[in-house]
Amino acid sequence: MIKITFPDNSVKEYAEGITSMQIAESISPRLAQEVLAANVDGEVWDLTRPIHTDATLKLLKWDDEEGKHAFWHSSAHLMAEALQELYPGIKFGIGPAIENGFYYDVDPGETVIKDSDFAAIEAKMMELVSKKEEIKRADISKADAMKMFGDRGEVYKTELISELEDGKITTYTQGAFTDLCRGPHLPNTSYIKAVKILSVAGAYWRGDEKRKQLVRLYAISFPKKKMLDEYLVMLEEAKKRDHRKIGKELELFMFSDTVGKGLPMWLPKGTMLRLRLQEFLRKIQSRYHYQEVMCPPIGNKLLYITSGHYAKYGKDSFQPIHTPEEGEEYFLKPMNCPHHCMIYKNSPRSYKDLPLRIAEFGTVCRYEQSGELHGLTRVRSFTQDDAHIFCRPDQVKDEFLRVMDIISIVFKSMNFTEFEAQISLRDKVNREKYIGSDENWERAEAAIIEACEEKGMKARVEYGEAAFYGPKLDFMVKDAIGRRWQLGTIQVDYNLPERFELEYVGEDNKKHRPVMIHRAPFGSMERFVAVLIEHTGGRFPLWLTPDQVAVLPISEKFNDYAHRVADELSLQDLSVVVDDRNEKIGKKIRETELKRIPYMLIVGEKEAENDEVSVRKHGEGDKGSMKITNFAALLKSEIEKEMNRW
RNA sequence: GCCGAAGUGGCUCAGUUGGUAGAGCAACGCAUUCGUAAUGCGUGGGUCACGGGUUCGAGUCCCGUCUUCGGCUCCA
Repeated sequence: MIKITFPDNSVKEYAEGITSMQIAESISPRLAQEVLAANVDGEVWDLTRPIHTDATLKLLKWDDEEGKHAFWHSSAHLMAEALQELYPGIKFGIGPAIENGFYYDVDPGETVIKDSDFAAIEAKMMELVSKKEEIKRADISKADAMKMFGDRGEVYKTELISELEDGKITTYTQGAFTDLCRGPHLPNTSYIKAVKILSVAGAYWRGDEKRKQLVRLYAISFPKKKMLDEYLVMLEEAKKRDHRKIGKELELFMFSDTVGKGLPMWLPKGTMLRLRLQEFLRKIQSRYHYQEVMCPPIGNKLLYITSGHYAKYGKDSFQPIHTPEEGEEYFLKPMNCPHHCMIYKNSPRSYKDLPLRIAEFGTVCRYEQSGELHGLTRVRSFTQDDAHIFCRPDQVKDEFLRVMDIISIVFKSMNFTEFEAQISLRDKVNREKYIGSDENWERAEAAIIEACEEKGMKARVEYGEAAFYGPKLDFMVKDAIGRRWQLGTIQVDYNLPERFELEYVGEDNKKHRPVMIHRAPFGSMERFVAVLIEHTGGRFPLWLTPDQVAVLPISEKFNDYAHRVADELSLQDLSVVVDDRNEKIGKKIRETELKRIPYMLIVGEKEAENDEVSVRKHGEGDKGSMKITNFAALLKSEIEKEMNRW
C-alpha cells in the first residue's frame, strides 16, 4: 500500500501502482470526467501513469494551468497526427502548448500549407478524435530513439534527441503517430471536442534566423464545443479594441504611404491626448527634480562613433545625411543618450550636482525591419519620454526606487494593474560580452533586485537578457489580444559614461565616473497611447480625453446658445465641441456616443431660457439639467479628483 | 528581412464560371427646425494598390513591385 497526500492534507492509502485516474474515479465519477493530468510530488504526470511510492497528489482540471497545458499539448500531437496522414513525408519540429492554445512547427517539404487547408486538417483531427486513440507513454534509449526517428528522416527530432541525456527520453504514441516528448498527456484523444486552426506562419528552426524556416500552425482546442465558440466571440470582441481601428474611428493618428511606412502622424485629437499625457508626466517629473531639455533631431556621425552605436547599428539604420561639406555626415538621432551625455559634459560636475536628471520628450528614428512595423506599437519614428540620470554608483539603488515610483504612478493613473515586470541580468556564464567592471555590475544587479523587493514588486528574473551596457528592469503590458509590449523601462549604463569620458569631482577632489540610468515610464508616446487605446477601448478618462464635452443643440435655432455654452466652458479649460449640423437630436446623440465623448449637453428652448444645459453621460444616459456654471464646476471637480489620485 | 494572407469611392463591404463596377454610411444640395442612439428626397465621387502579361474582352487568370494584416527573427 502507498500513502497519497491530497492538497487539503488528507491522506489516503491505495494499492501500489495505482494511477491518478483510478484515484479520481475512487473519489467521484464527475471528478474522473473532468481531470486532465495530475501533479505528483510537484511533477505533472499522465493520469494513466502508475504511482509506486508515497506521494502528494493534486488532480489537475481545465481550470488548472497545467491541466489546460496537458490538454493543448495533446492537441498539438493530434494535429501532428492529422498532418502526418494528410501530408505524407512531413517532418516535425516542436509542438508545445502556449498561453492560448498550441502550435506545431512542421517542414512539409515542397508543399505549401495555406489558410484554405485548415478546414481539412481540423476535419481530420476530429476524425482521429472519434477513434478515441489511447495516448501511450514509453521510455526509450537514446540509441533506439535516434534510430527510430532517424529511420523516418525526422532530422529535427534527431537533432533534439542528440542533445538529450540517455535514460531520460520518452515518447508518446497515439494511433500511427509517435512523438519525442516529455509529456504529460491526456489518456486518449477523445477529450478534445473542438479544435480551430487559427493561423499559419513561418518560424525559424530553433529561433535561429540562419536556419531553415519551418511552417508554424497555430491552433486552439477545447473540451467543449461551446467553449470554442465563446473563445472565438471573445477574440472578435478584442479585435474591436484594436488601436489601429479605434485610432482611425476617433481620428487620433494616421499613416501615409506617401510620407513613408512606419511614420505615424498625430491628428489634432490624438495630439491633444498626447500633449495631456506629456503634461501629466512633466508635472510628476518636476516633483522628482527632473530638468527638461530639448535637442536637435540629428547628430554628427562622430557622436555615434564615440557612443559606439555607429559600429553596432550604423548599417541597419537610416543612412547618413550628407552635407555640401565634403565628408560631413549626420544621422537622424536613434536615441537621445549621446546628446544628453554632451549636455552633462557641458560643464564640470561636482558630486554635489548628482544625481543630475535630464529629461526630454525626444523624437528618434530607427530603421525597424519592415515586417516588424505594427500600428503605433512598432514604428520608425517615435517620441520617447526619455530621461538620463547621472549619479554616483552608490546612488543607483535610490534612483531606481524613485524611477519605480514614477512608473507606478503612471501605471496606476492609467489603471494598468496587470503589468509584468522583468529584471534582465547578465548571462550566468558568458560574461565577456558585457562592458563595465564586475564590481559595478554586481552592485547594480543587486540594487535592482533589492529595489524590487523593497517595493514589493514581483519581477521575473531573466539571465542573459541584459543589454551589453547594463542590467535593466522592464514593464510589460498586454494589448487587446494578449500580445505583450514593453512600455516602461529602467536601464543602468556603464558604457556611455566610459565612452564619453563623463566625470565628476568627488569629495576627495579626485575625478570619478558617474553611472547613467536611462528610463522611460511610458516607453514611447506612440506605443503607450496604442496600449492605452486597447485597454480603454477608446473611452479615456475625462482628464485625458481629447473632446470632453459635446454641445448638441436640438435645432439650428439654438446654435447660438450652444456656442455660448461652449465658449463659457472653454474659458474654464474644458475642451468642447458643438454639433451645430442640421440633424435631428437622436442622430447627434448616437454619433456622439460612438465617438465616446464623455459628456453631452443637449440644449433647446428650455435650457436657453434658463442658462441651463441638459446633461447626458456617455454610456449612462440622461442626467437631468443644471446651470452652465454648475456643470462646469462639476466637471472641473471630477477632473481634479482624477488628477489628484497621484 | 523571412513565411502565409489581403488590397474595390473618405469609411465598411458586395461583385456569380473573365463580358466593361454596386450598396450603406460619410460629403454636397434642397426640404424639415425637431427633446435623449440613424428625418426625407436629390447630387457628385472609383485608372478596382501599382506595373507588366494572357485574352476579342481582366476587379476577376498569371508574373513582378508597393502597402497592410497574422507570425518568425530583430528591437540602441
